[in-house]
Amino acid sequence: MKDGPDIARIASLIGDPARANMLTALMAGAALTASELALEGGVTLPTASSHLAKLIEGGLLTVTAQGRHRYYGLAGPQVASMLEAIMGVAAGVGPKRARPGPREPAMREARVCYDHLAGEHAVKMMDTFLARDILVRDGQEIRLGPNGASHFIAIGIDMERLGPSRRPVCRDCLDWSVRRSHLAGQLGAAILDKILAEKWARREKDSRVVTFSQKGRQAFEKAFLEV
Amino acid sequence: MKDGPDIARIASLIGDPARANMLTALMAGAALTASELALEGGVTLPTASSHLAKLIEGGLLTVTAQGRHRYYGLAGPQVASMLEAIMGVAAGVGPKRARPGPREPAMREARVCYDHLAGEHAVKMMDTFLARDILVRDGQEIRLGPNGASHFIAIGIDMERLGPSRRPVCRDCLDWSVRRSHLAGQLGAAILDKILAEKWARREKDSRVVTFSQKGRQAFEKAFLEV
DNA sequence: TCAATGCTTTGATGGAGATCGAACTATGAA
DNA sequence: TTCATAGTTCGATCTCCATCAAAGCATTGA
Repeated sequence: MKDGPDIARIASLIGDPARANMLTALMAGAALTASELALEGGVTLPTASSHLAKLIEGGLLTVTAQGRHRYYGLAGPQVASMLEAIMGVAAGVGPKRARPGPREPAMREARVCYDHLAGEHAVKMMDTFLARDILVRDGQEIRLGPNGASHFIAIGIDMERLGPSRRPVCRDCLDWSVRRSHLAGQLGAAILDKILAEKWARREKDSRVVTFSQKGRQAFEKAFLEV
Repeated sequence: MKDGPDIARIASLIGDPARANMLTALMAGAALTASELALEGGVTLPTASSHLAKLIEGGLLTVTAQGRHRYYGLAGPQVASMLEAIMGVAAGVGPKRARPGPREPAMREARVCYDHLAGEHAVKMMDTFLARDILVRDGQEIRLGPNGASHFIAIGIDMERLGPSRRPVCRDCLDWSVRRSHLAGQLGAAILDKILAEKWARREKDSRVVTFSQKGRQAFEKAFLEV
């Protein structure tokens, strides 16, 4: 007994429906205010405030105060990865494969995961990068391959801005819908930025779903899948 | 709201201390009886029985009845991976990096994770395999590399027995202590079997810790790290 | 200084669920 | 059959914690 880390502590934090909904909302990547999260969690402000305090105490969330607003966000990519892993199990062993839910198909195809792209498109992209040695695995780490940097520059990713930071440039994240890895980290975030900036796709309002336009999808495939 | 899988449901299952201890105990790989799990969880038999019923209902555990014994085990490698992921976050953001605990250093070095080896040694081994193209990544999947099969046969792993099964031969699992991947799947299990069969290392009683002997460690390094 | 907005704290309430003793069922052994 | 062991079910208790209304701070703007 008492082996390893205190898993019950953090699991019970996620185990409350209101908190789980808040965390799920934050998977969309944007930091949200307490009022917004109260709405997501389906509780009143005082209740939400109490939940948020616990999530911070538990190390799952961080706050940044800006004037009279306080923005809450996931404490880091590690937390996001863990949440996706739990989603994977929940989706797999769920209560008899219940109704897939209206938005689920779209979510499987493309969605925002914290700050990068997830879903089938993202997994295919990751596969391509690895197959072409644009990215290479080094244990759990992922690094730029031999011709990686030049490739991303050619596509129009500003590699200069992925400067020195504690956050790794590349990182993988387990996809709950497809159960395969997709690209996270600074580069993953930059690619999502690019896709949205070029208007190849747009984010659905109040959702993590990402919808590609006809032309946008072609441009995306040309840039990232047909290398 | 109500996006994606029901994460709160399964997180709350893990969130109870008694259940969390049971699950952690099952990470050692062996299926245990209800009485043994009651002991692990620190509760009486009736309480444990109720917990176990919930864990099965939730899809995290499976039972196999044998005479008057009922053996409980993790529902699959997916569940084991998820638990390790949670441990990762719990270890990282834990309450002020509390006392590391007596057994923790040994756990970091080498331990059993469900049915394969985890810890620093396992991570180094995985790195070597990938660096030498004995194993190769293909997205989230891991496959045998060009000279992979022959290499394992030379070492003495019976590749024939890793026959057709729904379970993948190779799989990666995120290590909570080192936060890097190690090898799971049928091959990971076979390698652990080999290590124990050759008596290069032995399992500590009532623990997940794996201790290498002086000579065993050399043999292990020769076989798996100096390829 | 006053009012308005955003959020936290306090206190009271209620409900869910963890717990155990005791009774019950099932398997195996004598 | 009878006893013993393994496990589940039932019922009662009790504790924890999620919840919200109301009051308290803090920041912004007039």
